[in-house]
Amino acid sequence: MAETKKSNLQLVAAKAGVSVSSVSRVLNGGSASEELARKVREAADELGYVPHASARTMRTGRTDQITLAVADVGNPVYVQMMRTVTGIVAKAGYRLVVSSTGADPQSQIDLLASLNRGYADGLLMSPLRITEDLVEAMRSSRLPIVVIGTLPADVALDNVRADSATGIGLAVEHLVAQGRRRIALVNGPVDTVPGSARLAGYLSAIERFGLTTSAELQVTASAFTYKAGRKATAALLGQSSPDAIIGANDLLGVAALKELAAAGRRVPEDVAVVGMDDTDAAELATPSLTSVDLGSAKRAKAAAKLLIRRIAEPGAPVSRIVIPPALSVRESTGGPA
Amino acid sequence: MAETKKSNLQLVAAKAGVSVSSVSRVLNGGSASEELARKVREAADELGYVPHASARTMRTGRTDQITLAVADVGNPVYVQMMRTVTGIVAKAGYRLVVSSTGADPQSQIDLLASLNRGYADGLLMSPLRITEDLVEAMRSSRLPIVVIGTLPADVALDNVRADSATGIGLAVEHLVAQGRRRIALVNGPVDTVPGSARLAGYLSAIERFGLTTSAELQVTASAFTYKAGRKATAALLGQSSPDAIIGANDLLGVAALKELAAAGRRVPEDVAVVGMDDTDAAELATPSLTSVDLGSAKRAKAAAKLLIRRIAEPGAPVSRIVIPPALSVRESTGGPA
DNA sequence: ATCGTTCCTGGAAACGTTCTTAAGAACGTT
DNA sequence: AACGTTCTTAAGAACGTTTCCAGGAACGAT
Repeated sequence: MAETKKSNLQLVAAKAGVSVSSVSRVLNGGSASEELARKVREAADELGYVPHASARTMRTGRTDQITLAVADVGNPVYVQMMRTVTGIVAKAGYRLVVSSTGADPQSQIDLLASLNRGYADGLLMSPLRITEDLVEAMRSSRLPIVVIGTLPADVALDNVRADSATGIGLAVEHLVAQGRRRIALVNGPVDTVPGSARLAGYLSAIERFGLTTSAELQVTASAFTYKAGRKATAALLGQSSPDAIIGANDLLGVAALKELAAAGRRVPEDVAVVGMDDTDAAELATPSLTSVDLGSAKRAKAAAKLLIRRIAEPGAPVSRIVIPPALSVRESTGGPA
Repeated sequence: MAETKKSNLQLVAAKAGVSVSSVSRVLNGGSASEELARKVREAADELGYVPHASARTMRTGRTDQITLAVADVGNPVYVQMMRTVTGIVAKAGYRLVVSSTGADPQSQIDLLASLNRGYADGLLMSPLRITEDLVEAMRSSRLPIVVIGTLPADVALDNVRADSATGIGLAVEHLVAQGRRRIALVNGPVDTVPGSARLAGYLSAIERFGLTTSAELQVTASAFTYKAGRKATAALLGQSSPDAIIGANDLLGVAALKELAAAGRRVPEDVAVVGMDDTDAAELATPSLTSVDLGSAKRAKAAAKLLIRRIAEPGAPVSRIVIPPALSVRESTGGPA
C-alpha cells in the first residue's frame, strides 16, 4: 500500500472490477454492499489513491479552504489570531491558508480578485486601511467575507470589532489612578482603521478624565512596527516630558520602553507605559508591559465561527459583534513582576 | 465593468460572438487578430470574467501555489522565513500559502498527504522532528519538496541547512574571550533536529575551548517556547550557577534573560546570555540579546529558489546548501546598547 | 489556374470528480 | 403468477479550462 503514483478513480475502479461511480460512492460514505466496499477499499489502498482536490472542487464548487489575510506576519497580534483560527476552522473541516498581504489596500484588492478565482470558500480579513475601492471590491466579491475590525456603517458584512475607545479609556483610567497627568500617545498612522480609532479614543478619554493634551504629547509612527515606534518615541521625548505613554499596539509600547531606557528614564518610576493587544510581546518585554487586551483571540474565534456559519447559510442576517476590552496590568505601570 | 457574477469562458465567448477556444487563446496571450482580441477583451471586461483556478489546474496540472509549512507561527524565526519567501515566490508567479502544522511528525505527514491531493506545486518545510514515517512520506511524495534544515544523509531531497555546531562555536568563543568559564545550555527537546544539533555543537565547542561542562549545566525545555524556557532556566539556576547561558533559540534566550532578572542576577555582569536565530525578539529584548545568526532569511531565500528550480526541472541533481553562521553581539554579552 | 504556405479560428477531447438517472436483481405482496 | 417495492450498481453528463487538430481564408509562387 501507500504507493505514490498518479492514481484516479478510474484506475481504482478498474482494479476493483467495479464502476467509477461505485468507487466514489464507497469512498464518500454512500450506501454499498459489504462486498463492494471491501473490494474498493482494497484497490484504493493498494494504489495509494488520493482524490484530486481541484477535480472535486470543480464538481462540487467547494474548496474546503478558508483564507486568512493578514497585513503583517511580524505583528504578534496576527500570530495570536492565526493560532486561534487554525483550530476553529480545522474542526469544521476546513484547511486554513494564510496569505500575507501588504498594508496597502491595493494588495488586498488583488487578493480578493485572486480568491474570486475559486481558491477558497471564505475570507477572514483585517484591513488596515479602508478605501472606497476596497469597500467596492469587498461588496462585489462573490466570496463570503468576515472582517476582523471596524467597518464603515454602510458596509453590510459580518464583522467582529474591538472597542478601542473603551480600551484606551481603561488605560487612561489606570494611569490617572496612579497620579499620571501628562499622558502621551505613540500612535500608528492615523489613516488606518486602528490608528484613527485609537486617536479618537485617546482624545475622548483625556477629556473625560479632565486632563489636557497637546500636539507635543501626540506622535505618529510611520507604521505599527518596532522600528517606527523607536523613532516616534525619540521625537516625543525630544518635544515633551510625559509621565505616561500609551502605545497604540504592543510593538509601539515595547519601542517606547526601549527608547525610554536608552534615554535614561526609569519605567515605571519616571514614565509608565501601556501597550495594546496584550500579545506575547508584552509578556516578554522588560519590564513586562501593561497592555490593553482588545480581545484579539476572541475576535478571531468569533470571526471564524461567523464565517463558517455564513458559508453554510449565505442568506443569514449580517452580524456585528463587539468584543469588550480588558486591561492586563504588568510591571511597566507598577504591576506585579 | 467589474460586475461580479458567475462567469466563464462560454459566456464571454457568446457575448463576443467567437469561440471558447479563441477566448482562451486571447486571454492567455496566444496569437489572434487585433479585431478578435478587442472583442474578447471587451466582453470579458463587461462580464467581469475571472478564470476558475480549479478548472485550470485540472487541465494544466499546475496550481501556481507553493506551500510553506511551519511548526509554530509564534516562533519569530518562522516569521522571518515567511517574510523572505513571500517575496521570492511572488516574483516567480506563485502564491504563497502558509500552513501551520504542529510540532509532531504526524501532522506533517497529514499535510503531505493533503498536498498530494493537488493543493500546491511544491512544499517548503522545516521539520522539527524527523521520524522514519516522515522520511518515508517525504520520499514517496509526488510533490517537489525542499527542506529547510538538516536531513539524514540518505534522504535525497534538496535542502538548505544551518551550521548549528559552528554557530554555537562562535557563541562559546565569544563568551570564552570574556572570561566566562561555566557556560550553560538551555536547550529545546533533544529529540528534535535543532535540539540534537545544538547539544552536539555545545559539547564539541566546550571541549574545543578546554572548558568543562556537567549535567547541572545542561537543561532541556519541553519546547522551543518562552514559557518552557522560563521553567527550564529556573531549574538550571536551582542546580548550578553558570556565568553564561546559551539559549538554543531566541525565545529560550529571552526566557533566560527574564528568569535571571527575576532571580536578581545582573546581565551581563553576573551572567552573559546568548540566543540563536537572531530574530526581532533578540533586538526587542532588554537587555538586547546577543544572538547567533543562523541565516534563517538566507536559508529561506535559498530554499525558495531551489524549490522553484526543482518545479521547473524535476530531474535536476539534488542540492545541499549550508549557510554559514554569524554572531550579532548585543548588550546581553556586553555589546553596545 | 493550380498548388503549397502561412495565418487565423472553431470544434472537440480531456483533466478527475460527483451526482442524477436508470437498469437490473431480489424479494415480498396480492 | 404477476406486480410493486426496495436495494445495489452502472452509465453518463457536467463542472471550466487548455490544447490538439483540422478547416478555411489569404496570399504568393510556379
